[in-house]
Amino acid sequence: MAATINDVARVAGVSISTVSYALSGKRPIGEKTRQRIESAILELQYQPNAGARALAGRRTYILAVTEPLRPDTYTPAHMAFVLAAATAARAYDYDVLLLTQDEATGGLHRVTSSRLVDGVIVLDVLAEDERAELVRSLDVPAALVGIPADTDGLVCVDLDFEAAARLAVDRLADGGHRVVGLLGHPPSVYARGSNFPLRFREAFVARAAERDLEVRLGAPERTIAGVREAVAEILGPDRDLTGLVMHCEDTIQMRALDVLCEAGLRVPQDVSVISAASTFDTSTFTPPLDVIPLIPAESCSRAVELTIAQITGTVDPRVELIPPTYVDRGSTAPRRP
Amino acid sequence: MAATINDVARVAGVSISTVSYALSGKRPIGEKTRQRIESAILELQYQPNAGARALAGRRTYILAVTEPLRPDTYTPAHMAFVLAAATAARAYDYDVLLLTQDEATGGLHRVTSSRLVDGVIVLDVLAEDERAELVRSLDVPAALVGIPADTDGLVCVDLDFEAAARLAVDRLADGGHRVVGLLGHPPSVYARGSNFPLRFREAFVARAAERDLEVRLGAPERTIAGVREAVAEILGPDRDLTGLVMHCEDTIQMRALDVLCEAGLRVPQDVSVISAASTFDTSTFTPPLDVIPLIPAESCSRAVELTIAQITGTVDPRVELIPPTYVDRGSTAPRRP
DNA sequence: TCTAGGCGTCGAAGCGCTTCGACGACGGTC
DNA sequence: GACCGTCGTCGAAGCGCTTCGACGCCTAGA
Repeated sequence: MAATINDVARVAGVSISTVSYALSGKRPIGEKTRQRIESAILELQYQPNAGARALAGRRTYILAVTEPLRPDTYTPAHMAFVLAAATAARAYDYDVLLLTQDEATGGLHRVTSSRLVDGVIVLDVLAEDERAELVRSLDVPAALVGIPADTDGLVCVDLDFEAAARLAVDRLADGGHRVVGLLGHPPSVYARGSNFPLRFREAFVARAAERDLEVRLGAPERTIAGVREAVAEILGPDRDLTGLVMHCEDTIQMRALDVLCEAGLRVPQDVSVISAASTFDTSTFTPPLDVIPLIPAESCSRAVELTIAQITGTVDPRVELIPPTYVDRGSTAPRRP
Repeated sequence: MAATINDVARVAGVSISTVSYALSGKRPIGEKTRQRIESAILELQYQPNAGARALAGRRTYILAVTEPLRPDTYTPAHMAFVLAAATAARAYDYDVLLLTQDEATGGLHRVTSSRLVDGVIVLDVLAEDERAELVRSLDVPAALVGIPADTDGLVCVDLDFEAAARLAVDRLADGGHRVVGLLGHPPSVYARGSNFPLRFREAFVARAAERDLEVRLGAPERTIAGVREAVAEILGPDRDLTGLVMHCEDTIQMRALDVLCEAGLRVPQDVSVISAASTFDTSTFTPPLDVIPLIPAESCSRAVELTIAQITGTVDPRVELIPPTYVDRGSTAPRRP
């Protein structure tokens, strides 16, 4: 059997409560006593029993992470968020319970009302997401990574996709480009009401209008054929497009570069290319791409932080947008006259 | 506050233990009593407190899943296993705690000795894997998905990669092919001692020798250039290779098909191609590929099953190999004379 | 008719921890 | 020198659940 706090107390020659206070630091402990307790813990390899701790302390030190990997979600990107959340949680001594697909709502209900978890991190939020509703009605400490249509009463964190889109457009506009394209996600992603692709696209179009640019939008299927078609369309019959922003999965981006290459267009001499809101490493692409990175660790650690803050106190509902940054890798150039 | 078993007992007009037995089914309960209890539960929206249950019942109904997404692991495939494990666990009313990277061993120790989890699923096992050691010494209910070098005392489940390799070789040999290639993983994967790629490759070479075939091995980098180079090398200066087995990630496989295509080689007329031990869908490739699938749900649900069997009783250490199957999609043909 | 023995229920004893109140021993204050 | 506050420690009361033993009751077998 594993050692209990009782064993520790006996070996150290103190009472149970003293051990508990030594562990939690909630009351001062004498130096000698503390040392005896510490060596008893080491000797016995004591680890507090999680169940007992949860029962008595009303804290499980577990966070639920819900990520409903939907039929056409792109796994690597989404998993990056799950991992980032797990890592961030561990930094606060929290563990992470993974809630998937079918369990996204039912499971949320179950784990919160059975007090299995202290809080919830909601990933991959749709504009209309039942989990947002649920979290609101459950009134459980939670943070959403992503922005639902109705953020009332919720704590949300996300990259500022609108600002990212503007940043990309401005970069091209400042370089003198007049015709710019956005190579986006597959059509099904937009159809689903997935949140950030829409936000990005709208802001892109709006800023391009402000800057007086001509805009071409593409939503390619993932296949090489799909990408070829979308890129051809964006380039236009006269190939007058000189600025391309890609806000899509890495496979599509890589294929798009292949397509540009086979069309004899050089980056950045003929076309300036920017990879936007990407979770992957664009420095290994051929050529390496300028990128406005979407860093899972950033939003997830903030989400974890805010959730734990709710557990230990009170946090006002809010939407926190993380400002985008621009990484220059030489894939953009001023438009040639 | 959430309702407790006490409230249920009061509302139903029975004792606490009766409610508990009604819930667990461990003792017979009268029909009328059961109904009163059930409606009390519904009325109060009662959910047993997880902590109390864990403390009293010595079961948390949580399984740890460790997946140390290493620098160069290929996320989608690995996540498929995590998800499969989570889904399988839920089928047995177990939840899943995600242990990642840095926490793979330390975390395992922590969650088992604090009794946070009832058992452990170990994913992505290396030939020499400290987690295998740990599980052995911790003596905790566990199942490994993958086969470490030393399986002594462990419960392991995996696809029979050796048989899969033989199946692929035999298919080509039976079709009259004399020169066959294996397009494998990037070199770093083999270098790391990752388990199944090595097992597959060795069995492939051995079977090819038995069938008197000439073998060419490739371990391409993921880039299009890397794939191009590896494929060219495998094809040989005379392009006399007619059978190709691919045991690698989907991007590499797709790129290899692109490369064959641009080299003017048709599948299956010029080259027969088999995708081996693949977790992804090869039916959407151009052309669709024959595949010996590696089905995460299969091995994971068996692993979960075996772990839970250990929790509730005893299971003899064992290595269970799942026999491979062959799915014909028309990407192989007899060798043309 | 008497007695096993199964059924249905209850009370009580924990499970291992946190936390509140209490209490003696000090040191500082007026 | 009496008083107060702080420090360091202890005992005990739970937290909400499972499970063991006990105890009527009813049926079946002898």
